[in-house]
Amino acid sequence: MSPKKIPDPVAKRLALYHRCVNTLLNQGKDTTSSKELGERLSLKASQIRKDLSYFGDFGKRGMGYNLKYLRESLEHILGISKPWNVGIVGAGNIGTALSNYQGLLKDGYKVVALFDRNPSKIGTFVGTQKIPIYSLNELCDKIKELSIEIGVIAVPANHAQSIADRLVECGIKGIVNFAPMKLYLKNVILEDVDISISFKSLTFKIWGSSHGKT
Amino acid sequence: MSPKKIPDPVAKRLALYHRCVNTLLNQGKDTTSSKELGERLSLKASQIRKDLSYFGDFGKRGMGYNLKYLRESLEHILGISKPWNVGIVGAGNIGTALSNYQGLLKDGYKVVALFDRNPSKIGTFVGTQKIPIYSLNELCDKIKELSIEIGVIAVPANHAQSIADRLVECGIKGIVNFAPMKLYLKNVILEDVDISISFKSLTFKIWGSSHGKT
DNA sequence: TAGATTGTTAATCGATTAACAATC
DNA sequence: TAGATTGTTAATCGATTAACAATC
Repeated sequence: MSPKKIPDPVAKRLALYHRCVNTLLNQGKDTTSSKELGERLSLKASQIRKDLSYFGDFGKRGMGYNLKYLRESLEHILGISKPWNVGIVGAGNIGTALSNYQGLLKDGYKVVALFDRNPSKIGTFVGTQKIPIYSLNELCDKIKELSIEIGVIAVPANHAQSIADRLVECGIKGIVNFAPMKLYLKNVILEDVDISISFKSLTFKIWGSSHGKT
Repeated sequence: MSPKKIPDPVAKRLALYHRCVNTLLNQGKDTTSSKELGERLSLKASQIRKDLSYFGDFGKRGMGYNLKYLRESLEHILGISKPWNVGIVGAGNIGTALSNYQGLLKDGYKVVALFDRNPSKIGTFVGTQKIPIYSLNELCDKIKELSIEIGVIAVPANHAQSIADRLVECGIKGIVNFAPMKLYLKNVILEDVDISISFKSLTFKIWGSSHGKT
């Protein structure tokens, strides 16, 4: 559907720009430049201009970018000019931590349901928002009833694929996968948050910086 | 120190190979090939061979790779042939969830301490491992005493930079940052786990697939 | 031997960066 | 106007992939 294919690194950077623009606005500023954004994010100014130019002309030559307009534009591009309802599968450590995470709510991601297979958890509520925990049997019903568009997988690795399949069957639009497991899926957008990969990548670099081959 | 600079994507993929090799071993297999690994990970076989060739010759022509030897080799490369002690700063939702996370322990990352500034939490213990929560004042002392080499930042964004600075002062070797905040650091390896960026990247793609410019 | 699969080089591809005319 | 900074093109850079000789 998209006219040009946007490279994945661009998508990630757009989210960084959005955060940075918010910070600058909170500091009371009105405008910024690709130079300033680049310095704050350790990126080249030309990269920021190029990334933005995929989507339109948001700046004024000689003047830079109006921050409020840039924020609004980025929110349209990132799809967060509307709120998104989120359902989390797995009410364990990670699932419950996420359902209390303020960072998501701030950007308009609203966790409206958790799902778990443990009968002792079903029917209880999590966190200050009192988010209900439902049975996995209710997955499709609640996804439809509560207009859940994003599913979060926070179950053990060995259950992740079957849960993902069920989410897709229920018509979910996107999945954020926290399970340390590669998922094979069609007709859905997938984003992995892989904590154990991040730790291994970290120790790889620590190791390499002190144990270089001779 | 390293003889060749290893591209960052290679580091991430090495961790994926390690996980995949473990899965194959658990299935009772003895050998694999770059073809099989590629199919399982949706990567080209030649990329896997190229990645591994940065570090040595682990296979046999015509035969493929011995899984046990490949796992051992990958663990040496990734630095997880030894255990790592981890300290988590911030005993909130994310910090406590991480300290209970089995996925890390399995790879030899052992959370030995949490740090928090909330006096009512200090002196208490978290999870089945009974991990102690210390005062932030004890940060450097405990890092040395407990041989903590990896610090995890699980505090609000506005405190992340100062905590990171203190971790570096205490001589930490690597930092995994969960705060939604760009950190400016020297003399330390940094890895970001940015949950809110992942969500925004997801909705960007959902949005783009249904709202392509006309 | 014939078939399979590696390690490695060379070709391709895509992303980043520099440069600059346009223009506020 | 002169200075600043954009949007965009062209050049550069680096990563991925294909191809293939080596060899089990």
